[in-house]
Amino acid sequence: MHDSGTSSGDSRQRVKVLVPLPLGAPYDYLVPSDMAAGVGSIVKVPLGSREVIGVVWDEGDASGLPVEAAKLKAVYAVLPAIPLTATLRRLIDWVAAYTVSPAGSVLRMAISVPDALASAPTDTVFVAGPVMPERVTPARQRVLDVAKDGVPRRSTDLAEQAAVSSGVIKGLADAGVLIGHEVPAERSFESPQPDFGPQVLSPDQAAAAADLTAKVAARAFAPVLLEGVTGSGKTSVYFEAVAEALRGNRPTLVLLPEIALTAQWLDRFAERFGVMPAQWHSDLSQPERRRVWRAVSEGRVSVVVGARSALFLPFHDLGLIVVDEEHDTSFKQEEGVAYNARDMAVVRAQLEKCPVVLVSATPSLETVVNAETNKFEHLLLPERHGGAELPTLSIVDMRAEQLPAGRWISAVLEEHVHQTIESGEQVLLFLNRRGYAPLTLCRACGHRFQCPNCQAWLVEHRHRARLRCHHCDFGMAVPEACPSCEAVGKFAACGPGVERLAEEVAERIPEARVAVLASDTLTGPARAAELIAAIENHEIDLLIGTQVIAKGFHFPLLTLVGVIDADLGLAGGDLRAAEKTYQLLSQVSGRAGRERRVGQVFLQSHLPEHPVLAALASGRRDDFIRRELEERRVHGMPPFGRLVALIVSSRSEDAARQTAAAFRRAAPHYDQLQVLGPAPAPLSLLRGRFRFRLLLKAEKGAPIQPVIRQWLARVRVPGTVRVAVDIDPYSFL
DNA sequence: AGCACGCCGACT
DNA sequence: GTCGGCGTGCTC
Repeated sequence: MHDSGTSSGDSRQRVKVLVPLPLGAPYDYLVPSDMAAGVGSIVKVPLGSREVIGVVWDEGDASGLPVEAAKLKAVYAVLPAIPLTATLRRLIDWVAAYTVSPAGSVLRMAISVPDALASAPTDTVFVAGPVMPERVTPARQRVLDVAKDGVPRRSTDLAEQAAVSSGVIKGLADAGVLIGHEVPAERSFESPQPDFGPQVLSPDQAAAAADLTAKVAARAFAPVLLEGVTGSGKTSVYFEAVAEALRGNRPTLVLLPEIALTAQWLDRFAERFGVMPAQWHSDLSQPERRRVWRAVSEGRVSVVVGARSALFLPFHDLGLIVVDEEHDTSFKQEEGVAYNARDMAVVRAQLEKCPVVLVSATPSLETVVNAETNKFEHLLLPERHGGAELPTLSIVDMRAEQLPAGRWISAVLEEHVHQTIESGEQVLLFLNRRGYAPLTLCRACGHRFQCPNCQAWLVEHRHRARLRCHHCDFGMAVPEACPSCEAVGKFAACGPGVERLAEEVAERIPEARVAVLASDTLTGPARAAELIAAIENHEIDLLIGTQVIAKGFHFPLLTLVGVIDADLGLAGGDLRAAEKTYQLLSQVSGRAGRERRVGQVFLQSHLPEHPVLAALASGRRDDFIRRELEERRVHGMPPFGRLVALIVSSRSEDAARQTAAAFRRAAPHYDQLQVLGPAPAPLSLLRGRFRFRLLLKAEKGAPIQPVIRQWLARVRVPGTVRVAVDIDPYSFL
């Protein structure tokens, strides 16, 4: 070959390869002349002493000094996978630049399925060979009976048909009785049918749907806010846009919060389109992830519904993005690359040149402002579909209730609970606190159980007799005696959690059949589906739940909602406390009385005059939004100003404090921005790390990323200290 | 993120 | 005397 020599005139092509590691820029590699490694190709390259997967990013050396030729290594192989599109690569670059994160870290989120790239997946199928087993047990005999027809079967199918465990199959295979063959495995995804189950739309819905379908057909970037109260039929409206994308043969991405709990959403999808969509979320098994990822990359999936990480799936020619419950804070990732999938979905739509629909009954203030300034088109569904009325809402002033210790259900709420159950309807009691009690203390000496790794109390979970930290995975058995004074039987539970509320319900409302729904009792989609079915079949009268039940569920018999502590989210110095509480309570209230029954909501509060509660009670959401926006405007807070949080953390409190102080000294000085802090972060000890926080506040248009990058470069950070940048921080915890 | 290189405690 | 702890730094 003409360039096979090792002279300095090596003509092998040089390419940039981005590897999924926290490296800011792609590395240069040589491409052997007999290898075709086009831009976007997924390649295997040497890195240090190991071998990693990377993506060919760009051909030229755009910037900086070229790496000396002697350092270059050669690409090992191009993997048999579809190259990443230019659009996805630009999205990754964009997110990296915006979040001030290494591009490689963002790439990692996009190709978090190494197996999908390494090789085409195969199944092992088994047939009976000529050898007979030495011992023929009844189980083995059943397997041989099934296998004697010579049809190759997968291990799981064989085990199921022979009614044996997979261990029996493995034993027979190991003994050489069953012979395995590798065959390509690609269970394909069924295609949703755009005209499978058309729905009757109200005139308002039809108008909004027509607007959206026109945008999908136009194949251009178009950001839309679809707003409507719970029950107004937003899902049916955007399903029409999905149908249009299907007709145009372009895939749709639907982002939902808390995907594991959307059984009802999936059912609605199946009713409308005939089949289930592909799903993407953190609970997927590795093989399932691989299957979805490959199918998306090969264009064999037309609708994916997923949690925020689905944003980085390798779609080609995306036709539509929907972000349902766009205000939901679970779209914001805090760990690692801190990004908001809702905002990045708009960026992706812009790059893909497709519409993006943000859907909510209580849009975030950011989105409200974007709609008002015509950055987003605003589609409003004014009423509940099918003539259902909004629930009536009353505030119970708990200051006047004088409840005895250990009780949280007011007399008026209890009275309505009895009546509702009596009349064959269902009740939801909402309390956004998992476990039995948020604080346990010793009445003898005052000892409080605290997490050793976090600045937080341990929460008692009585059904498992454990104390657990809700911020890290620490847990301990509830001890017999107080660890401090050794008194026995002196523990006192302070405050209510859902488990404790269930106790009160059992005592006060003994006629109710009760289910507790919290993220730790809904262990997996199967358990969730089971509970939902029980509720739908009216095997349950009273639900006790945390915020996991606030969203998306629809139970026709549910007519009464009681919010046990409406003030819970309002304490603390969180910028968005009022907004988040309003959204949560209004979502929860929306669970009451859909279809023909009028719902009733009781909000128990010690702060009934608080603007959030006043707005909820009066139903004047606009007043609340005006007031909240004005507040934010005056203080230059989002969405009118920008915030960046710098979290400096270390196992050594001193090291963290000193580094934070160094950042303060090196803080940028510009007119349009100010630096606040450092202060101990609200969780000053989290997972064994001491945390200090600095906040940078800037004017809306300020180019903060270069400022942050320069700031980071000015401070020498010891290896034991980590600095995390959070652009547009959401949680202040 | 790995993995290698480099300085201080309990063992064949 | 060594094996090995993980702190620090580099990977085209």
